[in-house]
Amino acid sequence: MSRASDRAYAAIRAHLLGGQVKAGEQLTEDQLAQITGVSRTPVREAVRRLENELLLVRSDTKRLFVADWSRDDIEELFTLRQMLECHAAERAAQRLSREQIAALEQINGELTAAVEGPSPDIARFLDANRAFHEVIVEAAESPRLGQLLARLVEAPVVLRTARTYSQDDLRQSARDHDELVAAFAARDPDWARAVMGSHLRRAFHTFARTVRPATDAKDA
Amino acid sequence: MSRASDRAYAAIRAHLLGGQVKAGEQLTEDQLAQITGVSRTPVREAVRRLENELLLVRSDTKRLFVADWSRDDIEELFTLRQMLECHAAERAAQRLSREQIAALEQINGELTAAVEGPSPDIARFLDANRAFHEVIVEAAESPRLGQLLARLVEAPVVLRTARTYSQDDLRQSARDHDELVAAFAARDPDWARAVMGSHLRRAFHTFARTVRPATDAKDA
DNA sequence: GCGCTGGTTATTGTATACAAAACGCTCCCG
DNA sequence: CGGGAGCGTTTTGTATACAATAACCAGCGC
Repeated sequence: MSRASDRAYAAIRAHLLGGQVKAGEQLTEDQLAQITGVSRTPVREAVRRLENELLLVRSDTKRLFVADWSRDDIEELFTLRQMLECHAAERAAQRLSREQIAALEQINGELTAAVEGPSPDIARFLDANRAFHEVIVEAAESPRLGQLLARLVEAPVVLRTARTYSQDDLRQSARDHDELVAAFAARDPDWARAVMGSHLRRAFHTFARTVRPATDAKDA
Repeated sequence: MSRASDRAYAAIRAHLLGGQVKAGEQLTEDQLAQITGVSRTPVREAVRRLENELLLVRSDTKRLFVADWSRDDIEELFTLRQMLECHAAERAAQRLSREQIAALEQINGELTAAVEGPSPDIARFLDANRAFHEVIVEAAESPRLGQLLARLVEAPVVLRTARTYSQDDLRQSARDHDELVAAFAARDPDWARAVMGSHLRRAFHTFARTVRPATDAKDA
């Protein structure tokens, strides 16, 4: 894409993920233009993208805010994601090439390596996890499905910063992926769908555990 | 929303729906600025929205084109829509107020009236149909679900211009809606989901019948 | 004739200045 | 003391000029 608006997008996203701003906080285009070092025009483009990905929201009068996710919001998000990603898994089971299945195995090897050992490497885990799911969506051969999912997957990323990951959760995640690969290798769409469903539903509960129960005040 | 970019959005959309442009045709921002009577800045905002709604697409090098839908694309679209809207129907069945159910009955009365008689009023049918589905999505109380669906529903609207509607199809649609209302009144989520599923799947076949089978040349 | 290379034009991307709208504050009136 | 109108300030929206990039075309060498 265009140079400046891309840099703006990446910079703002990093800024949000870096935890330098609170959920619900107001942002202004000028502010972001200063941070990113480009003019307001490309900033506006970037902001549009981030609104689409649900990382930023606008008030009724067009003021810009950092998205603030309640537990209910997160449940909604995971429910939708589950619906779409189960469908993706089902289609992928019928379409994945041998090479893609091998790639999934390799990625999950990486993921497993990241979570084993005394101190799990969270960043490496998240990268591998993302790559794994991306291969599946890719193999589902449904471009619009990919687009819809992209929006839903991006959103909760902001919350990850503050999250704590138990090693049990991480290992269970790796096992889920193993079983998914097995389902794919067996070319069993129903199996793949079922595993993906429980995988994401558990992920929701793991995720929600560290989030305040309702739409409370916004101080962390 | 903002004045100029809204007008631009509406004008461009009307221009697309008016059938004054061919699918696959290239558009330029200057062109659209002239048509809409505003400068390129709000045009770009409007174009972004229309890209999101899948009515416009960009080439790899940022050239702008009118979306061109193959039969496979349409099938994908309806499949996704079915998945999401069945979910909406299920949730709506558990949440619709008496007033909302009454509203659905009223809207479908309107719809039925539009399709009965010697010459069906297609525009009136489409309006009522849209209103009907909107009430359901609204009642599902899942804002993100609404957003995702909005994108999918808009897309094939462009193709409607050239479509021919048989009275049988229209009447069947009205009957589906009747049954949906019955399922809602009975507060039966499974029933609602099932009816919505067959309703949309049939709609796909009705729709696809008039569309070229694959990604062929683009002349109508 | 074919393909490459140069320049020319068309199209999109960015910066900036200005306009419109929303916010918040103060001051006035009841 | 409370509420609301008015006004200055902040923030977003729009127009326009210019920059960068991609498509087009012609001419040249092979």
